[in-house]
Order: sequence, then C-alpha cells, then structure tokens
Amino acid sequence: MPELPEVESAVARLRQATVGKTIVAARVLHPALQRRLSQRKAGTLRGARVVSVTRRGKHQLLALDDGRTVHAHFRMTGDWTIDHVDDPLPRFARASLSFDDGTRVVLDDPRALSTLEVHAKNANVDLGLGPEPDDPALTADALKAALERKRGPIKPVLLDQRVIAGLGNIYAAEALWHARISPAAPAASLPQKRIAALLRAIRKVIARATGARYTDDDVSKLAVYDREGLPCRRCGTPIERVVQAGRSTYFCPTCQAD
DNA sequence: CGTATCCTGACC
DNA sequence: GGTCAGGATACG
Repeated sequence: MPELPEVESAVARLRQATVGKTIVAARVLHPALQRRLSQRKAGTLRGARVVSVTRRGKHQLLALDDGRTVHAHFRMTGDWTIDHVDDPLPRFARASLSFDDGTRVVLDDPRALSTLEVHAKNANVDLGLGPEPDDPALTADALKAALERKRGPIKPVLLDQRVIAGLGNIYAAEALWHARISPAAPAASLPQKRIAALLRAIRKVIARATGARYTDDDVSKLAVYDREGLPCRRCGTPIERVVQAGRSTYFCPTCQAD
C-alpha cells in the first residue's frame, strides 16, 4: 500500500524484524518475480546477515554483511507480512526470507507487481531518484529549475521520481489542492510563488501521513483523492476526476482553476 | 507527451 | 464482462 509514508512504515517494520539476523532461506514464489530474481540467485542469500535497512524514495534497501544489497519495491500493492517460519504462508505470498531466529518476512502482494532484486557488492545501482521531499537542498528555486525542464501538466510531472522521490498519485493530487494549483497547469511555467506554495504543500501532506498508519480514518481525511462528486472541503464545489498520463487525478475546478 | 503493459482482485 | 487500482517503464 505504498506511497512514501507507507514505505517508511514498512521499512521500520522490516528493520525491526531483520537487522542483525542471518538469512537461512530465501524463496521466490511467483513466476513474474522469478524473472527478476531467480530462485537460484535468491538461494545465495543464505548465510548473509542483515546490517541495515534503509529507504530511498519508495525503494527499500537491505544491506548485507557480505556487501550485497537486497532491493525491494512494492509498486502498487506490495507489503511485508512478518510472521514465523512455521506459519502458513499468506494468500498472496510472492517471496519470503527466513531468519535464524524463526522470523519470516513475506512479500505479500495480490497483483504481483512488486520487484525484488539482489545487487552484487559494489554494484552501481542507479535508482533514478530526485531529492527526498524533506531534503533541505530541495528549495523552491531548485524545484523551479527541475520543473522548467519538463513539458506538460504539473500533475504527471510530480509523479516523475526524478523530480521528487517518493511522491505518488494520492499525495500529488493532495498537494496540488492545498497549493491551489490546477493539475493541468504547465509545469514549466509555474511562477516561483506557486512553486514555493507547492513545495510547502508537498511537505505538509507527506509529513501528516508519515508516522500514521494508512487507515480508513486517514483516507477519509484526504482533501480530494477518491472524492469525485463530493464537495470540496474549501468551497463546496463538487470534486472532479480526470485522467492524466493514465492515472486518475482528483481536483476542485474552482479552487484549482489555473 | 500519452499509451500499453506487467499482474490480480474487487466491484459495478 | 468491463473498469479500476496508491507504480514504473518501454515505446511511438
């Protein structure tokens, strides 16, 4: 269930469950996943110890004591189920890592779009990511420079992970609503002041979601996402839904007029 | 830039 | 049976 705040929470659980422990078995359980990571290669993880678990954008990186890195990405519907080696596998188990203390970490993903890879020691892994939303180097000027290089409407540009790492479909729409910017506004010509407002809004929506679990209660607090036809929380105008670059965009046609 | 594609389930 | 889904990428 991943946008950046959900990945952040997944990383915290993964870290808690695995750091300092040694892998005793690794299984790749779904053919689509096996195309990226063969069972043979996964098997080489046996005996390696997890040194650290970190997040970059929506990517999760497990550093191993032998220098290799396990690299996971949830895409649309992935999540970790953390259980015990003796438990029955979850219904949508796609891969699993078992540890020397009996802990098992299961990649649980109904759509099986998640990815899992193992990178060699010293491998140059380019995740293709821009700055994190909370990166102090991400100033309004820096964001303006990045946006000026892009063509097309702002909303799809915000989903480009090279612009800002970790922003997804929900929080892109939420941030635009808070900043009162139309999702169709050309990214390249947004004025400085509006970009500054957008950056503040991005930080606000991400910060508010981080730490909180992604509960129904949180969803009900969203300003525009999945609220087509419902009144704008600011002006009462019905929220509209359009499709941009194949993704749903929700916005208020009154508050976000340009 | 938009579109199709990877997958599978939920819902109309 | 069609549409949609919180992501990313290859392609035209």
